[in-house]
Amino acid sequence: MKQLTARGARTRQKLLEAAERIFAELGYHDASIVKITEAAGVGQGTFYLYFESKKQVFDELVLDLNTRVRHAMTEAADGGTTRAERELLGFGAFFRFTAEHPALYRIIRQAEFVSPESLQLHYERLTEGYVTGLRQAMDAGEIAEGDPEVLAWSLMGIGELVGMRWILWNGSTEMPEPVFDELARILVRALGAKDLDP
Amino acid sequence: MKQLTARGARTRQKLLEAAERIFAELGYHDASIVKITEAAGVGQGTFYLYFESKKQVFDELVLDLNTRVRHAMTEAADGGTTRAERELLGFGAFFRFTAEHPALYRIIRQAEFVSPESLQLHYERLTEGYVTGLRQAMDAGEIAEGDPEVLAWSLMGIGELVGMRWILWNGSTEMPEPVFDELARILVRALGAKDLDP
DNA sequence: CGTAGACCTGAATCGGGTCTCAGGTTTGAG
DNA sequence: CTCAAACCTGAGACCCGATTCAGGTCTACG
Repeated sequence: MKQLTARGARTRQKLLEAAERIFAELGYHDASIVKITEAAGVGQGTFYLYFESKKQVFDELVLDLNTRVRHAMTEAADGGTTRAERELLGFGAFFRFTAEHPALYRIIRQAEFVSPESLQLHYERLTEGYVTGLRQAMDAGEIAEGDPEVLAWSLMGIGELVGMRWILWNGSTEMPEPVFDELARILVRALGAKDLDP
Repeated sequence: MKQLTARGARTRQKLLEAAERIFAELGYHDASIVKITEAAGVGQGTFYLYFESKKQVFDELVLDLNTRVRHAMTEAADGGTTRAERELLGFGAFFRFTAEHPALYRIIRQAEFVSPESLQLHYERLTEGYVTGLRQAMDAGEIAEGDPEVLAWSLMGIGELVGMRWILWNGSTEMPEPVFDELARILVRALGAKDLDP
């Protein structure tokens, strides 16, 4: 792959977006190159000008979604003052992202077999963000002391299943308020935080 | 499919076990009928005497694993006195089951696309068990009041990701003690329980 | 020991997948 | 306007999968 002109970059982007749509809709295996290129409105052969293989475009998608969801979460979290509030804002952003990009879940689940490295990378990058914030809050005495890594994975687990249950399965665009409120209470307790507000 | 003789039942069982092994190892799509029948030591055609399709044997496996893991969890939980202790014992059983049957995770993850109904059934059956126990404990004032369903899904999420991180990824046969201890603390807090012991 | 019914077999059918390649089209720098 | 580089195309080459079926083997019971 050489230097891309504006046209080339546009075509590549069209393919990437089509791949996200098709993978999310049909899953990795039923998502054929033919279907992806059709959805992108280009010929079959064009795919291989920009990607080495079906797996490579998949890996790139995982990385892309990972970056985007983390960005959305940290950006939202920045608006909070206490750690608990920041975590809750992060959850809110995660749920919104899930609603807008169900591809995140659907692609990640597939990654278990399609690309275990990508799966691992995704989760590890997500925890990294958590761990530093949690450790600081522990040192500051804001939340309960303990191993921040275990706590981080626990929080991710909560987000993952609650998001699956009330966003993905409901096909809903937002988390029902009573569920989110209950989640806030559970979160504050799990963190061992005094309260949401300082 | 008619009445099975002892021979037939044996062959069917061999196929089911081979399918569990192969699905867990290769994933649904790379697990061909040829590979499953080879692993079971029977001819290709034999498969279709006992199962209608590849998907049907997959669904049966999900159901089977679900029954077994829930049985292991409730049995272990029965040994506890407080709700928190019971939940923790349930987690322990879940991790042991995961270590012995990695197929559980690997097959469930695949189910997202292979058989969404089965995926949903699996998670819903797991929560059912949680919810009744949690509601009772809430009424008894043993744990914090709230919507038991949100709490149940949160707990499942914690188990799922912590199990993935420290059992599956480590290829370990048991949860490291420091991690389990930390998990116990998080759990007690999340439940809003007084303590592990009465 | 004969035989009905259960059990087993693997080649063949049919469908569909990834990736390559020889040749055509578009673009933009000079 | 010219033309080399970049871009695009879709028909195969090649491979592999689920499922069926016509015909063979086993076994329990009368």
